[in-house]
Amino acid sequence: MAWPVLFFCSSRKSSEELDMDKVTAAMVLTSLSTSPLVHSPPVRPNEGLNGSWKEGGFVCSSYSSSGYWSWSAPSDQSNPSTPSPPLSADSFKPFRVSNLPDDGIDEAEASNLLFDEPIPRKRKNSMKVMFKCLWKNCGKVLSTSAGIQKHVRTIHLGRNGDSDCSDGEEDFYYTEIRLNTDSVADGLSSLSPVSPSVASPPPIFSSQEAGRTDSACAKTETKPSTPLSRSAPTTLYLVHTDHAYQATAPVNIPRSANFTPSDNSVGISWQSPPVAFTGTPVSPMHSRQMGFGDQRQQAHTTLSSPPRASGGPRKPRGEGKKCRKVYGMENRDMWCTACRWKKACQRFID
DNA sequence: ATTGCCGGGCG
DNA sequence: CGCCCGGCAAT
Repeated sequence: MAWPVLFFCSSRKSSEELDMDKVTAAMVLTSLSTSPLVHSPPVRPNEGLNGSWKEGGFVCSSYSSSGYWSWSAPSDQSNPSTPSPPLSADSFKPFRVSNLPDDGIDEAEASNLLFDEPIPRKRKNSMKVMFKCLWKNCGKVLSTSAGIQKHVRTIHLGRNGDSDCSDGEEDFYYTEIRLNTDSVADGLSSLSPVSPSVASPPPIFSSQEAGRTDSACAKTETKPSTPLSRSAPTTLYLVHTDHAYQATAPVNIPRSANFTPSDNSVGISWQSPPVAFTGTPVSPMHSRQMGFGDQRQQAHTTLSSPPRASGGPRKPRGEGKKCRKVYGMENRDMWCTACRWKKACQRFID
């Protein structure tokens, strides 16, 4: 049960980068999760931890031992995940697909081909109306309301894909966006999935009504929307907000105000403390902030049976920068003596 | 693989 | 003691 929480929180990190590659990302995402059952995480948890920020456009590549960081742009724009071709969808029977004129249909619609939506011919005018899925971390954009409805229904609400009928619930989870000309990216970036109003559930009752009048099928059963599906996004949003809150603050920012790229970890700081979730009574950072004496005691109280018969609990491994890190091997003579002697650093004490 | 540093050795 | 390093543990 903790999983959804973790999963969503961690995946949130990608929301920024998504801006850039959103279209492709969304595509991949959707194609990955075509199976209604598996809502596989779009982003692996922890990815941000070791991650180089490929998607973002820059890779923080190397920290030379001489002490500076170099940044390099990823030469390959290729998406990490292979743009999986037109879906391996087996659960959907491609009926009615045939009569689609395939020409100017852009990528975002490729997946749409799978669904039977008769895509209204795109007008080459300046205005283009797209429909964007508001589901957290999805951001899929389709060109038809029906398409987006279907998307929401199948992917997010877990409804069965082949029923054309919508009970209207999908409407809450997508919105309509207008684009000037063909700059899809523009429209997307202006509408970031993590809207400033984070705390609020998906913006309901927005402009979508225009789009969904059609529904060839009368809403037979005005299903009292399943409590689950109805509540799902809301909870997610809440959770996410919560988490962001508690995470932003206490993360390990070394007392030294030194800027270091690693400490900064670009706003993804929340994922660092596994502590908050493991239920470990003492977080590492707390222990680091105590004097050593206290620390020892703490460790004692924490572990009822310290497995160490010999010696003390090895010091929690100071996490600040140490002479070695700072000056580098080649400047060894600038290290503090302790460091030179491979003892606990005295200059950068934790 | 790298890094922090304990334990211990040598002069 | 000052100095150094083997080797372990954490990362």
